[in-house]
Amino acid sequence: MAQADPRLHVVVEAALFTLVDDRLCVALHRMRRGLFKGAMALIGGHVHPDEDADTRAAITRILADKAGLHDVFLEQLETFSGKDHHPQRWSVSIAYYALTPLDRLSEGFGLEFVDVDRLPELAFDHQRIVQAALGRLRRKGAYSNLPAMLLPAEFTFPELKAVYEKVLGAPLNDSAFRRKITELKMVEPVPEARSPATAERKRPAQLYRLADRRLAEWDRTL
Amino acid sequence: MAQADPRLHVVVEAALFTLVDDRLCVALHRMRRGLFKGAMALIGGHVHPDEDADTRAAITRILADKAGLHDVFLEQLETFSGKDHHPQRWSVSIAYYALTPLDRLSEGFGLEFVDVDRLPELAFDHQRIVQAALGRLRRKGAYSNLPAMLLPAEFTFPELKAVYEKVLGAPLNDSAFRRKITELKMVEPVPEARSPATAERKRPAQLYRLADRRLAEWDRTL
DNA sequence: TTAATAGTGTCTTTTAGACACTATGAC
DNA sequence: GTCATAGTGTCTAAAAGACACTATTAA
Repeated sequence: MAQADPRLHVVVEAALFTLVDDRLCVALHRMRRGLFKGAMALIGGHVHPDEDADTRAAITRILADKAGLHDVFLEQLETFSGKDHHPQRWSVSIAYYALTPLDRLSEGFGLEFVDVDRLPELAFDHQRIVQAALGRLRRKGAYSNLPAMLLPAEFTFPELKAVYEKVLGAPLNDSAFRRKITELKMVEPVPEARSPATAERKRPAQLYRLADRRLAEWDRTL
Repeated sequence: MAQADPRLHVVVEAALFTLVDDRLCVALHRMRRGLFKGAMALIGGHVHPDEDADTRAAITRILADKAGLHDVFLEQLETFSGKDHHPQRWSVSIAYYALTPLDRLSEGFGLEFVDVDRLPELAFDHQRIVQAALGRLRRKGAYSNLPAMLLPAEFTFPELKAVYEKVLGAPLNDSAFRRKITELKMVEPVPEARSPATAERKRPAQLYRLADRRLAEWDRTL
């Protein structure tokens, strides 16, 4: 049986997004060594063939190890490939994107959450990967419940609308939005008519949760 | 610098679709050796790091070598990975899908074009790849000019409608379809009001070509 | 002239947007 | 009570579907 080509390096990487104070942010860490020492980079690592069933399992393991995350929304984005910046080396990077509410993240993993509108130079081709992930998020967000993956399990209608506006980058009509979400049965009210633990909110609102925590897509835009 | 893991095999594969007598078909070849000897498989091969700039270049080279195709519509689909059927081996398969009109294909490459509704058992996980490619084609076909990539450069409106119906799997309303295509400026008439070299056609029709040969997407369904 | 498909016009239904209005709770 | 935001109702505009109708050409 043929040996694998030793010049081909296989890595998995994830653009992990969350909302910090209404800003869409991506998780980055600072490289401590190598060609890109000092630059910021996406979360990533190598596949462990005897431990990981597939690349999805590999990036799941890495997200747990490097960000402390479990059961996060995760979807394959695209595979980037070609000569990387190391001489004589050619790599295949299977990129994923992940969405999580801020309240599921914990400190101590050395990650920075950087506003996607204020990204510094990134290591490798991570700039490209982040842009591709943002494009996917914005496009798919228009006809799915994807933006809701950035919210905690329970949320109000105004919060849902705000996250859609953030992701889509455009204001939405309030009553049309409610109508659409309702018709699509995207959410269901939390039974005991809970109102939120208000902060600067002027008035409590009904809490909802996703009717189905999984990704749902529709054939029309919201 | 770390060596690449010798258990990881990297391959590129393509589900190449075309229309044969109004049936959507995928290009398959029969395996002549190996674990799946005798089974049918997608077009694919290995990456040549010193020859291929990236995996897209690799599959482009392979499509030229194994199907005689150049400048075909090609898009990355998804990467499939995990233990393949060989003991001790774990592979990463970067899958693409390609669309071509039949008239650009030539004989002599040992390919069979098999109706996607009558697929035999396939080698490896190629069944899964074909299904994923079909799903992509059908979904994306609903809001893009993707189905037109299956037609020759010049085509009539009825032909365009037929290929959309084939891809989407549902009949379309004639006047609404024309209206939509026209509004979107998807096509432009071929200047000298050419009518087609009729075969069993009862009446000639205006020829059109894509306004832009590249993939175009819209934010609403057709 | 007839058969058959190409292509148009128009009415109806559905969907989306605008926006005024009512409701509720903090203060 | 007032203010601010939550949430509803209703009118209008735009898009999609249905379908009858006209146009053109081969035979």
